[in-house]
Amino acid sequence: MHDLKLLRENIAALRDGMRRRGKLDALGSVIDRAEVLDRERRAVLARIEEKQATRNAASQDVARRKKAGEDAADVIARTRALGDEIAALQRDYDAQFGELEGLQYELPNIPLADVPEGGEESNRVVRTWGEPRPHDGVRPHWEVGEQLGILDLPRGAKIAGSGFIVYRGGGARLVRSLIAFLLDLATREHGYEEVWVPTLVNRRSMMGTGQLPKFEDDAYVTTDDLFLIPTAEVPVTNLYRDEVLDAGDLPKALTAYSQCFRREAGAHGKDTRGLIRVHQFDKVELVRYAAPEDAPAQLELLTSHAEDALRRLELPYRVKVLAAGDTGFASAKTYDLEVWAPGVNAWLEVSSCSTFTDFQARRANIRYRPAAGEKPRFVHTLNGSGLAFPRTIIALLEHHQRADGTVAVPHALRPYLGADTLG
RNA sequence: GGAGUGGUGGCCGAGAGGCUGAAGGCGGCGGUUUGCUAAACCGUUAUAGGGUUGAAAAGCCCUAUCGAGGGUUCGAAUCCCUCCCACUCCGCCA
Repeated sequence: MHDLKLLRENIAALRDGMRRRGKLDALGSVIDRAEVLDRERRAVLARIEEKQATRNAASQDVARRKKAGEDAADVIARTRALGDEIAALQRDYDAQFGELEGLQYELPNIPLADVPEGGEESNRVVRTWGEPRPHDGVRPHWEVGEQLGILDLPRGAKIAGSGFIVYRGGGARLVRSLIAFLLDLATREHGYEEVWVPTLVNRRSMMGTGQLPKFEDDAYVTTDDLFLIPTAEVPVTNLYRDEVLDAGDLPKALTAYSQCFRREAGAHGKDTRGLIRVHQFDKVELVRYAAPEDAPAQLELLTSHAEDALRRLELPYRVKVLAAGDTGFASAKTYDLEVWAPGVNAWLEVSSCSTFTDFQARRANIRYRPAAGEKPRFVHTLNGSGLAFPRTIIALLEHHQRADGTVAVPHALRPYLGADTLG
């Protein structure tokens, strides 16, 4: 959500941000309408407040007269009429403000200046690590997974549906090992505080991080109007909703393991085989809160933490900076980490590291006080996966695959798994 | 699920239709005193929005906010309704 002042003071920056996303055609009219609504609404507000001031003065007059034993019937009659006028104006105001608020939720964040313009085709690889293994002879993960008895996709489909995984034996243990390994890495070596959060959150939390109102169809909802989280970003970022942090609390670094749920409505048929795209998956999430001036450096740091996880798993990857048009709705800048999966012959996104500037913080009302006595400012929020499991497991099963179909376990994971080979 | 009690500023806590944006205390900030520290004393200290003066820093005026939303009233922290949250007891259940 943007500051309404942007409409008055720097509408050009807003417009330019939408242009760089390639969305000006679609959203230019939204900006124009919002600007008009904001202006009109302030005019109505001025009239309301003026009448309220008059009413307040009159009410005090009533009090004074009654105390003095005088009659106040005429003032009361006048003030009653005033109350009706205020109520009518208030209805106008509410309608205008409601529409304006709806428009605000339509507008995505403004990309940072160093984000390339254009769509997906303008994404840029900024660095690569490791040697991508050739596709030749490497079998896809669903084949080795089934052969080794660690993946049972048919039974997952039977008990829940397509896109729900059953891991078993060494596969189940691999998931548990990854949870422990990634949380240990984040807490012991990268300085994150580990948190354990609810998997169901309320509507307000989903609004806070930007999943709602625009993307309600992507989420699973319960009959109690609770949402299955699509990522631990939602509960963890909302942890400090409506709070004011001390400057000394920043930067704040939190990590959480959670299961994640996504309906992936409309995504069927495209790159969905095996574990590539599923409805329920595991993820260790990294979340940071930063002072605005520190946020760009914090994004680099956060990204390096996710990269470190891949390096220790000995998985080749590349880092892409997303072009404006491919950057997520609430993000101002995103690095995608893509791991190489030779069996399916593709780079797979395993982590998306983003800075949201104050876009989420404004929605969720998360502030900090720069110094004692100063006014609170919105923090900048950041997050990234460290890492998302199914695709990490794909890469592990494919990149570390041996000719006999067994899989070598990366050194860092061996103590957790208690084995150096799967199969 | 049933019965009850409660939710007030950064924190604690008074207030029970008008003089209450809110006593008092703690904490914070500024100052006085003090060889330093402590203590004492004085002052100050909520958030958001709108308007206005100003180059700006900031000032001034107004409005709203006492868990959230509605209602009653000329006027609501205070009365009524709904919801949320916390606590106590009962019931149920891993």
